[in-house]
Amino acid sequence: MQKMNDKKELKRSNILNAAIKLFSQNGFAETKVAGIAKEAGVSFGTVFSYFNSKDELYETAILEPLEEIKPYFVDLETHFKGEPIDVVKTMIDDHVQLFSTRKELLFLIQQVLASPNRFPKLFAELDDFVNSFVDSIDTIIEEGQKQGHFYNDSPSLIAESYLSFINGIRLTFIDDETNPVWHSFKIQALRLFGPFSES
Amino acid sequence: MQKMNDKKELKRSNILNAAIKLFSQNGFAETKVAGIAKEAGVSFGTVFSYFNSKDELYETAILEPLEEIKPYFVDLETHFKGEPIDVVKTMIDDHVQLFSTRKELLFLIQQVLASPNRFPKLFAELDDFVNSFVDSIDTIIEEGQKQGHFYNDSPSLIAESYLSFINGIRLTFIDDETNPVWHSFKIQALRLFGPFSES
Amino acid sequence: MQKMNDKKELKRSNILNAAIKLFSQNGFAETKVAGIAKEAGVSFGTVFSYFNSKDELYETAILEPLEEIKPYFVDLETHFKGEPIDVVKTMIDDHVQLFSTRKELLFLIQQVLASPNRFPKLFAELDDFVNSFVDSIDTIIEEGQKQGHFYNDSPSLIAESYLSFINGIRLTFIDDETNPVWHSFKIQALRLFGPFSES
Amino acid sequence: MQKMNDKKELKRSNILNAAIKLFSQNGFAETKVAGIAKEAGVSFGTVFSYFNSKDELYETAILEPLEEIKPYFVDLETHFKGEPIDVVKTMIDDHVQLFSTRKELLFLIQQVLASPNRFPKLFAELDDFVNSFVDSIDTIIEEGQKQGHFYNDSPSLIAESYLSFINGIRLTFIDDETNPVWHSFKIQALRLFGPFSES
DNA sequence: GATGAATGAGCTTTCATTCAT
DNA sequence: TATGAATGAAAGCTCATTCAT
Repeated sequence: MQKMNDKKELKRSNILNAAIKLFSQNGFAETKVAGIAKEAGVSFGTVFSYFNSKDELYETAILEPLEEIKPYFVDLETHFKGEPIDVVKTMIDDHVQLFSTRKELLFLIQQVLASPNRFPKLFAELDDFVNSFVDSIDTIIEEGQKQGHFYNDSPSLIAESYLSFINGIRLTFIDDETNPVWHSFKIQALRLFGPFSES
Repeated sequence: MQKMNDKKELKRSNILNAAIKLFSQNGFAETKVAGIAKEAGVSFGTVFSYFNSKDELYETAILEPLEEIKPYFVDLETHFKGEPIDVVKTMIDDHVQLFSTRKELLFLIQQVLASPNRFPKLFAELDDFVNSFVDSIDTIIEEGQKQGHFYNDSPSLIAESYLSFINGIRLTFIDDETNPVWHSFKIQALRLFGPFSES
Repeated sequence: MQKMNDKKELKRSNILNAAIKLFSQNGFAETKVAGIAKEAGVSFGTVFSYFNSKDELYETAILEPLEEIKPYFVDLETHFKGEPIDVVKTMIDDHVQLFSTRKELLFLIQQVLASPNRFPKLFAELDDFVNSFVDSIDTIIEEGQKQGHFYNDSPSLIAESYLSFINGIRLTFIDDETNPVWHSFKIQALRLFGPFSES
Repeated sequence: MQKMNDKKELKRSNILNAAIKLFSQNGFAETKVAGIAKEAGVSFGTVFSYFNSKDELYETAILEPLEEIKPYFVDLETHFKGEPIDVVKTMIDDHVQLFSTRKELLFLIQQVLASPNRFPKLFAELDDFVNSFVDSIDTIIEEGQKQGHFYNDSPSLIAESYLSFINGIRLTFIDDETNPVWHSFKIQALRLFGPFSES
């Protein structure tokens, strides 16, 4: 019985991963359900016995992985401990790591953000996510400012510009995760917080 | 005869603007040719007498406006004069101005970059564009580094991180161009080049 | 221009007639839009440029012809003149004539009445139709009763039993309209109103 | 062993009753096997271990109950005893009783009669049924005519018009069996046989 | 040149039926 | 025997493209 559920879970997971891959490569409309089925190694109809519709599959393909990366973006204080400057450095390390390995998810997120009208529910969810992150990092930045390590501009500006930056690098560089260029960007990310010369 | 051509030009331009608007809002596949015709105030078939196919219309909707913004990204030395630091400041001013007013075009570019396989020709074109920019700004950065105003990292890294950043802010903030937030980002863009505290 | 509209009208009419024929023979679900297109001599997509959906086509295939036969069932006083007994005789003549020539429409009506839940809007429309008829004939029956020609039961009972009867004969006898059996039923219809021996 | 069979019989009966209910409400094509299984409280695949196909289930759902009502329509002499007029009166009583309580079956029969091409085997079976009834009642009518109680028209006409009538009332009035209107129709049914004023 | 009706390939989705457990 | 996940044929519907007017 347990074995049965495992098998089902595996199949569901295969479909979902195929969906993430193809949706991220080709976008929602240009991805055919038949293609996802083929990629997942299941029959056509099987996709619909795990997900009620193509729309639902798309939503799930975004929201489920989003949950996994949430800890790295919200409630930062509980996840990252230490001095503000170290928290930010560790966070950047983790984010770059995340963004270089979960590129597909990030492509999907970008698609949604680029078409707010097409997926309003998803868009709202992602928007919440962004706002939660900005709120969470605000206090850390403020503390860092008091210690004199960070620029004295509005914490929100710094938070948002950081977010824009990591979004942008994922967009601009589609190389695979082993590309060392990803890691060079860490120092640039840090420089949005304060003047850091050493790399 | 001239009047005739003007009229034709106008119609073509209407169609193209409608295409830019709708493609950028809804993506390629979700935009219907019928919708573009309606938005442009022309009949359905007329679209096809100006553009041979939906694909061609999409390409044109991206490549023609791209030509207009090219001067701001390639052959920077001929467009921007002065000390490196001033060149970069002016460039950032112009870019932010551009990115806040031509958001639709930038959404389109982003769509193409997000789906390299779907529009390979367009993707190559945009990739060239990026590379030209990075090449062009490299020398300016090198000069600025000699003068001690910029960070001493690889000029390409700086160039690419700047590009990622402005791409990212457009993606993250969908507010209209009058939103003052756009302008706050200028100082953050500058900080990718060197340590600048004053805003 | 007029010729154009005529042609369009003709095509629409071809589709509608094909729909009436096939829907009445095979029911809603078993009738394929492709079959209607073939029967009408138009391409598949054309059906959808005249009717938005299969459902709408079905509704139209019933409601438009229903309008044509309405005069024979509502506002009977304005349509049939004379003594009650003659009015009823003429009405029966007309109804039998109608029911023998418009059998297809009647099959459709029956399908709807047999599935009240499936086509609630249509069902309501047909129900109205029936009630209008019963109301309209009530006064005629009352007058005939005063003259001693009709049974003295509730006029509604007589009206409804007449309606049931003509519905039933159409259901029971699927022979073509030239079959003389249809006309034999006239006398039986009349006998629901009063005792009439002569045929 | 017997208990086992009882259990099986019960399950089969549950499925069949669910089928009758849903087929009669929604028609053949719009009724899903999954829905029947749910209504019957059995699992999806179980339906197919009792009936080989949806078609077979439909046929059984009609033909088995048809056997139960057959005694009321064929070999009338063995079932109804007495004077023709009393036989007819009793028959009408029984038929109205039957038609008011077995409405679902009658809806099914009507569906088949309305689509002769879709279920040719069933249609033939029901056609036989009708012809048997008409044959059987013919002699009773002839006798009644000799006694001067019935109209002197063709016995077949009278038989068929009676059948049409009871078919029609079931079609026209979908109220539940407790509705007294059903019983008012008895006198109208009788009037198709001869002039009967008293109700 | 402009129009929009006609076309049909291609898509998503449904659901009867099969079959391994 | 009972189950329900897997299958894929078949259907409705969309929409880019064509072409007669």
